[in-house]
Amino acid sequence: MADDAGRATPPASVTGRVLSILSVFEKSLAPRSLTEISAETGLALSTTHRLVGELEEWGAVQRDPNGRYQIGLRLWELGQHAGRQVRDIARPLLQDLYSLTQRTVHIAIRENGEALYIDRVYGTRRVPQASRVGGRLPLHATAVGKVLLAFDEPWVREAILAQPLESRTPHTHVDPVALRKELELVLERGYAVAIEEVREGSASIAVPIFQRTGGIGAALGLVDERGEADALERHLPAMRGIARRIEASVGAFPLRSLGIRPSNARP
Amino acid sequence: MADDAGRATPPASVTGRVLSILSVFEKSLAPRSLTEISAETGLALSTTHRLVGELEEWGAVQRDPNGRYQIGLRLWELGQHAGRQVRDIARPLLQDLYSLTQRTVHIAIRENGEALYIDRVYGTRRVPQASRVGGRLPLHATAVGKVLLAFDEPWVREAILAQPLESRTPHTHVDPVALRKELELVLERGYAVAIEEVREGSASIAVPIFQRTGGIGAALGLVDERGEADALERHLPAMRGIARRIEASVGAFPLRSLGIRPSNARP
DNA sequence: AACTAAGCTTCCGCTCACCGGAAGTGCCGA
DNA sequence: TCGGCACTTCCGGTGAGCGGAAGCTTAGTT
Repeated sequence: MADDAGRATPPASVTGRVLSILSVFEKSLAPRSLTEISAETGLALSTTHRLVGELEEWGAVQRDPNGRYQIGLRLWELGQHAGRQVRDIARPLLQDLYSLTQRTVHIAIRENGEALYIDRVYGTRRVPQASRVGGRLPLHATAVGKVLLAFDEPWVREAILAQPLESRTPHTHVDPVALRKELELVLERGYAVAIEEVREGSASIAVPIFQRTGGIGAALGLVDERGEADALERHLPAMRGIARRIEASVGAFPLRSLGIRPSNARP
Repeated sequence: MADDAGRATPPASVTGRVLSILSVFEKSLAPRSLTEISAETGLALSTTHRLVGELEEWGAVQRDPNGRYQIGLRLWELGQHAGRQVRDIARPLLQDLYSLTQRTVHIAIRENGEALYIDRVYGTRRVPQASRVGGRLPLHATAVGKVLLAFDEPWVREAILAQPLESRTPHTHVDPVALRKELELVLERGYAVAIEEVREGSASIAVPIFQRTGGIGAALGLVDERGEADALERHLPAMRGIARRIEASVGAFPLRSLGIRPSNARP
């Protein structure tokens, strides 16, 4: 199911082996030694050495002063291309929402049963943070996740609710029946709230961003401290205004496939 | 010298071929058809088909509704790991600078003779923009670039000045002698200015960010319209304050190798 | 509706790039 | 000085990968 359980089964194809090396760095951002990479992928040391060497030469990975490997800058640059259109459009609007509210704001999409955070604007004010750009969190434990679930098609919602729901804090809602009811309320009210459900001390609220083609595309969220949880709703008008503007700017192309250009747009 | 000139010379190793496919998307963010990828890499169509297929299955590339390929979300996620520490530290401080000045701010490092923009904060105010996150611009034509050159070691500066200097607008400074003099002034004053040198209508100013280990690590820049060029200097105190705070937060580890952790920090 | 063409997908046998065991190198700490 | 660990280099056997060619699918044309 997972790519590799962290041991054994080195992929048969060279491409697969190369990708399995990159996958090592998905698990944690800690730099790895050659031996560690070799162990985690199950590849022979000499093979690892050669492949990693090629990756380094290209710039996909780079070495720190101790000779350990980490994802390289070139890969970061390349990755910026993915979903660039959407982020370029959304960013200044997130910025406006931040300026208005002085609260951390973020935008997330659903990706395979998890909420994927595609951008985030925040200042130096210390608020317990759970999300990070490029990171994932459970759909059922975040405000953005609940919005993404509530407004998606029923079979998606049911598929998620059918799985065991991970409990991140004592406050995480893990009962499928109660959660289904909560999602109905989200659908009715047009927003979701999560209070300390992924991280102690942190509360958040989210509203949907719809696609022109219909259906939900993303969710716009705002984070505050637990103490401010009761006052989260006062930000709703601003959030909805920004969500509408993002919808208008994003226009026709699908958020869910993130910035991939639509049909060969006739010039 | 260059990776491939866009034709011929398919790399001998499979790894190289895979990377040359990814390189295709560095040239422009436009989605490509299989045939285009095949042509640009010089790989046989059937080979391209197989390799791209594996890349797609893993999530390194993805297809849009027309079947064209583009960099995939998984690579974007992975790329977020590179330099994450530095961006996580700098971001809220850039945000503060933006809040203070209401001007686009960005941070760049030198990477092989170009300025690489590693982060950027901006609102909806329409200012002609040249830089983008993950993008590169010539060192000699930007304020951040001039700072990066002026404060780097002399041999670096001379190496850049020895090359032919590209003219991006009629205002770009391309005379090496005059530029050397300008850089001396930058070193003396502690900041650099560029007015419409990469993009008409846009002016910018930048200050250095030093590393604890000594030497310049990055440059902090601020963008405004040409009309405001004379008033750029008034932002200097705020910029210098933020630069100092970034230096303090970044601490000991090298900016130039971007967020790679220092020695196996003894716990 | 029949025809054309361009782009994509699948197939398969030959061959050369890749694999990995083993030997070599360099660095540390004892 | 020595042993141990991590990395690097070497090299011959072999199976993964290559690419020509044949089929398939879609869109455009008469």
